[in-house]
Order: sequence, then C-alpha cells, then structure tokens
Amino acid sequence: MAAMDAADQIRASGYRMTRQRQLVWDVLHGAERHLSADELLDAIRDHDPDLNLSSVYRTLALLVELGLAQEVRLGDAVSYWEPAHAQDEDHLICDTCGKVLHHPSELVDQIREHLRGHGFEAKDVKLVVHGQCPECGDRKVDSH
Amino acid sequence: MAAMDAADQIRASGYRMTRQRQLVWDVLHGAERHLSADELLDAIRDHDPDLNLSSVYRTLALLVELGLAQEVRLGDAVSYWEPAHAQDEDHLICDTCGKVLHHPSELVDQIREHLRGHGFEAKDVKLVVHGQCPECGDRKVDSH
DNA sequence: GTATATGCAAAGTCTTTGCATCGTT
DNA sequence: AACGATGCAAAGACTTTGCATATAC
Repeated sequence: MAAMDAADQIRASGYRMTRQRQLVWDVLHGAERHLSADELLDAIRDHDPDLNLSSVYRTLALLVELGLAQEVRLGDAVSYWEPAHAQDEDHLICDTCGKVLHHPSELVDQIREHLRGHGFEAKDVKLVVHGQCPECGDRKVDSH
Repeated sequence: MAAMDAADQIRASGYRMTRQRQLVWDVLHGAERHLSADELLDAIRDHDPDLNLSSVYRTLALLVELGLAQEVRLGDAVSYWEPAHAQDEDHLICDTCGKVLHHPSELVDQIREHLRGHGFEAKDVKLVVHGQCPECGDRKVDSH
C-alpha cells in the first residue's frame, strides 16, 4: 500500500495539482520551523520567483481543508503554518535561539486526563511555552 | 496597608486618571469572560456613549504596561483582554456554552516541572483548551 | 474545451499613529 | 497654564476576495 503523497491527495479530492501548490507543500514540508505565509513566499521565491501571496494563502487553506497542514498561532498577530501532525499540539519556543520544538511526549495526554478528572472534556489542546531550550540553557549558569 | 486600586496605581505611575481609563478598567475588571477591544467598547457604551476605540486600545496598552491587565490570544485573529492574574495561564473554552474558565489548579506548574525534567526551562506557559465544560458535558449522554 | 487556479489589485479586519483639541494636574 | 489624553481620520499589518487570464484535466 503505497502512501498517498500530497499531490495524490489533492487530485484524489478533486482539486488540480499545480506548480504553485507543489511548491508551497514542498517548502512547508521541508521547513525546520514554523513559517508565516510571508516567509513561505520568500522561501519559495528562491526556487520560483513568480508566486503570489494570495496563492500561498489559498493553498494553505486547501491544505488545511485536506488535513495536510495546520495553522499555528503563537501569540503574535501572524499565523504560522506547519504540516499537520495531530500530536504536535505543543510548541516550545526558545527565546534565546528562536527554535520551535515539538515535545514528543505524553504531556498533552496528561493534560487531557487531568482536565477530564475535573469534568472538562478537552477536545483541542494548545500549549505554547516560551522559555529556554536545553542547548541554550546549558550555556547559561544558574543565577545562584 | 490599604490596597492600591487601579486609579491610584495609574496616578502613582505618573499618568492621569481619566473617565475613559476608569470605564475601561471597570468593565474589564467586572467582566465574566474575556473581551476583545471591540466588545469592551460596546460594553462601555452602555454607560457612556462617547468613547473611541483607539482610547480603548491605548488604555489597554497602559494597563498592560502597569501590570494591571493582560492580552490573551485564544487562536483567533483578535486579542482578548482580562485583568492580570499571573496564575491565569490556562484558558478552558467551552465550545458549547462559550464560557471561558480558568482552571484554578496546579496544572501549569506540573507542565513547567515536566518540561524542566526534559531540560526546557519554561518562562511563559500558555494553555488554551477547547472542549466541553462540566455543566455542558452533563447534559450530553456518552455515545455508548 | 471546460472548469478550476492564478495573479493582480482592491477591500476587509484588527490595531496603531498623527495631530488638533480637550481635560487633569 | 502646561502637558498628557482624547477623538477623529488616516495608515499599517495581515488576510481575503473579485475578476480576467492562464492552465490542468
């Protein structure tokens, strides 16, 4: 059973596969960190100078509709985007180096269970943590 | 030691106390849920029809500067505002009744400790959970 | 060939800012 | 009286939309 790639899934859903959609998906999928629509456009223009920002937005909306991408709001005015991973509900943002980590752990499940114990049935959990990642923390001596 | 109210604190910080600032503070402080700048304005206009949206924004910025209010981003385009409580780092949003609860618990501390155990020093933790609150959950029978 | 996707420009939403006037100190 | 705060309108940042053209199927 060959895995369906994004192009297949787009076509299988009755949409057309275009150069622009492929570019957006490739860059989004290959990115190490979250990108805003604008940053995505910049990155794509290295490969192909002719792509419009509105196409980026329209493609992102399509990818979200198909469950291939998701929007992330980190607390700024802009939205960031990443390939969809249901488990990536937590975002650890290092304020020193700027990296955004996903914490591959049971943390979100723990939160869910904790809340269930208090009667709140959690459907969607979003955890955004600013702080200092292990690498950056190592370089800084504790204050006392 | 009499507690300093918002008006005192504004004056003590060298700012002037105005009708507009008082209104914003009163409504913000008395609100049961998070309000956007626009909603805040609507609520205030019940008391006083002459208040400009830009004054609302400017007052909110001032209150944040003084540590009296804080901005909350729940995942929409708009910002919401509430009186500052360091402990209110979690927002439980009921998708059925729309209420926003603060979970008065040790949950955020647990998250912090969990992450510390993994080497990430959390400074600012934001937890936004959509789901169903105890009251609304009770009214709905489990699917099997 | 036809219907969908794109590019461009215009509009929309939320927030901020410049400037003359008003109001607190 | 002086200087900070307000109202108004204009501009800014980010995103969406209308429409003619281009392109995938």
